[in-house]
Amino acid sequence: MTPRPDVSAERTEQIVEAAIAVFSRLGFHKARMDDIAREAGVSKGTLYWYFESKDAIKEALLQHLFEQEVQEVTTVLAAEGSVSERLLALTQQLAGRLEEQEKLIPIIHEFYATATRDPTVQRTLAGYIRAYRELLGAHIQQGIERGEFHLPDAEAAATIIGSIVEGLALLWMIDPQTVRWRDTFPLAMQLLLAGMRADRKE
Amino acid sequence: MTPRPDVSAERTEQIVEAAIAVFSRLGFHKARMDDIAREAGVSKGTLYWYFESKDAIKEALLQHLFEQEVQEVTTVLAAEGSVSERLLALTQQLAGRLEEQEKLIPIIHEFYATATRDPTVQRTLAGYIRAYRELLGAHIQQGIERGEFHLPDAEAAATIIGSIVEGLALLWMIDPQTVRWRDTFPLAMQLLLAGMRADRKE
DNA sequence: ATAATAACTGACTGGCCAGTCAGTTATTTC
DNA sequence: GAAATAACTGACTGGCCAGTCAGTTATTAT
Repeated sequence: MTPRPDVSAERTEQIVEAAIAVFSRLGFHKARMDDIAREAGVSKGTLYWYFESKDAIKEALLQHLFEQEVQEVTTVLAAEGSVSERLLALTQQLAGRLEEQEKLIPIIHEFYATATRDPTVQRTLAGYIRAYRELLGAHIQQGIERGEFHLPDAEAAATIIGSIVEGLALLWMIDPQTVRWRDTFPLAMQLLLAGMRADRKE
Repeated sequence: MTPRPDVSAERTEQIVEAAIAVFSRLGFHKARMDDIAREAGVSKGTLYWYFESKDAIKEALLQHLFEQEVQEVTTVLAAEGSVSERLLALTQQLAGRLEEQEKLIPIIHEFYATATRDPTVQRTLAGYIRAYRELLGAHIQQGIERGEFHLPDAEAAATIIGSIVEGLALLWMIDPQTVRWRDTFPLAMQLLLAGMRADRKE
């Protein structure tokens, strides 16, 4: 039936990877479809065979970026030990990933900047934030029930951890010269965990 | 000499304010010079009388955004009381401002997303980060010397506080529905301060 | 071989908009 | 009121580029 072997999965992947390289180099606006085509080693027409539009490529890219994210975090948090230990392990894992994903961070922040104006992007990103918070929140809740933490609200604490991760990545993106997240991130988690153990409010 | 009274200060201000409104509504890319002109109640030609280009308006806007920032923070931190108390007061102040600056946040994040590619923006933003960190760091250092905190690195702690502020604002921008920064932000500062008091490392 | 067609190509087009500039207006000075 | 000119206007243009489409190629089935 098919006059050629089905390469759509590979092509799609190939185009998204090319888009990552080009968007990372030039940003969404300056990146032309021809740039992505050249980077992917195909013609512009081929891009439009697999994707409706430039925006459609961006959407696929957004999915691609967060695809494994929650899964990986779930794995790390499923380990043995106290909740504190698992959260510190998460810190290590995130710190390691930040480095290897250096090129993705500017792209991710272009999506963040877009969220207020693009409902699709907004929904997708909000979905990840919520999934992340629930996941972390469940573990912290366990820590509260075990008497490891003393906190009024597990999900608020989860949001705080997420804020530190995102906030540090942001500051580092803007000023990589002086923001030393490799030291700062573990320190942040240590201080926060100490506070979560010590807190007697409520 | 001047055949008309000098209105350049007012006009410049007026144009920057219009640019804030338009950029906030449409984002940098969709916002046309004609939109800004209409919003400011002048013609497009007038924009180019006062500014070289669209980018020049963006630069002026960036300055405008952070103009009072460091000054206000300095004032709050100059108050009486323990360092913890002053930092909690800062939390209050920032929380209040976040609300009134709701429209500015997406613009600020467009600048953040730009920083990696635009050296001018990068330098400006990095400058503010550094000023902020030094300011906060000096106070935290004072707290360490007074025995109020037990910390290896005052500036790292300052970076952490900055991360929480920026990270929470980011999460809230993306998902205002579920991120309740009004509760979360004070909790974050309480936990962090508790950790800074308790920590015995080094 | 031939038919059928999925996959692919790249020159072209239409819309958009930053920036220009020849012309106009308002105000001051003498 | 005339000269001088800063301030302002808005129709126009040139470059850019997302998206199109008529044509080409590769592969399979018969």
